[in-house]
Amino acid sequence: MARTKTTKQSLLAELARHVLANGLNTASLRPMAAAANTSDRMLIYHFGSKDGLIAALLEYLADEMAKGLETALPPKTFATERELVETIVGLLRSPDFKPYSRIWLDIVSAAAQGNTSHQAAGHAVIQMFLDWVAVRHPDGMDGAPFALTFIEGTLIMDAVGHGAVTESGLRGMKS
Amino acid sequence: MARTKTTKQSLLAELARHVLANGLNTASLRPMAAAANTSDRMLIYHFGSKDGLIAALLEYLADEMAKGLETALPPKTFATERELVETIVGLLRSPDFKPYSRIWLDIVSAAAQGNTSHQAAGHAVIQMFLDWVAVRHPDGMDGAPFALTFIEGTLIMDAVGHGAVTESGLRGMKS
DNA sequence: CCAGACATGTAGCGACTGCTACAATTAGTG
DNA sequence: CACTAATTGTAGCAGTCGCTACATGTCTGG
Repeated sequence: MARTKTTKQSLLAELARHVLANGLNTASLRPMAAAANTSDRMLIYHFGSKDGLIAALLEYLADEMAKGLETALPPKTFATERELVETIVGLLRSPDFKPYSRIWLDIVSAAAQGNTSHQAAGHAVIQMFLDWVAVRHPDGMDGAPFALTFIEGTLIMDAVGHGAVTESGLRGMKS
Repeated sequence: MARTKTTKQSLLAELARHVLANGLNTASLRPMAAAANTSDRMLIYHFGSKDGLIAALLEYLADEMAKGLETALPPKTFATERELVETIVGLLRSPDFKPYSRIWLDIVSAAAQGNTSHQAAGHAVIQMFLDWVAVRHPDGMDGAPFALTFIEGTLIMDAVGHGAVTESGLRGMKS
């Protein structure tokens, strides 16, 4: 019963679906394997170890989110910073991207605890996001760090049920 | 060999030390018990369940951090928002508060995954922090939501090794 | 056509998880 | 002093964790 040609790529797609729905930090091999119609045995076979799997998954997820962002908001310069930030915050709250926001916080929390592969993945994501914001920001790369830092803050506010603080904060932004 | 009068409060102090050093989401009963010179058996006895323990611990940690913030930065109105934010960011990066920042991200990540007791605790922390910022902000409660959202964003940046983005973002703030 | 690489299933190991049953010891109360 | 309630130790249960040994299947290159 061999040679079903289950590639790592096709596995990663289903694994990604699973962690986007169920979280990354609490994910374990057997449930992931079930979600991808395999066994823990095969996940280890393909990725070497759970750490290897997670690393591959982080890369895959970062790619997917980058592609999603690019198509969801085509690169055009916004008139004001406030308008841009409002748009991005709305986008990250949409059903398509909220799962990414949730596991992004998983990555950040693991990174803060010293997990180096999560640190590396998180670093790369912010770098990508920074460039993505810059080409849409009226002040380009001069304005992107400020805007992105604020946007990341809104993710935390939303997570603990303080979305209203985000709105109020936006009102205080220069426009 | 009973009646050593180990109160919940004295236990919480040592448990807090342990999670501040080792993380909250990955904490399990036996290591915590060892750190507090007891047994998992006794932790369950005192707190009913692990969930009960975590809930008590969240409350304790929030209290400790609130007290720490109050004494570290006495309430005086800052001249500019930028100066205030710079001071707070520096404070949260100091050795005293960095452990709190780390487990704060643990709380946020668990809250984002739907854990209701972490959501409640996180909500309360932001509420407290918001008031704390307001009495130091030149614009009071009008400026606090914006400032705090940005500050939370810097925690994420720092966690993934993008502290420089924070600095750059601060430079873009009105002062 | 067949040797070997690739792929997969079955079974299980040792460590750890939260939690509990049971017994023992102690302290306060009448 | 006896009795009851609070506190603690010992031992272990059932479940999950990441991972591995071993056997067996299937496809492919010489």
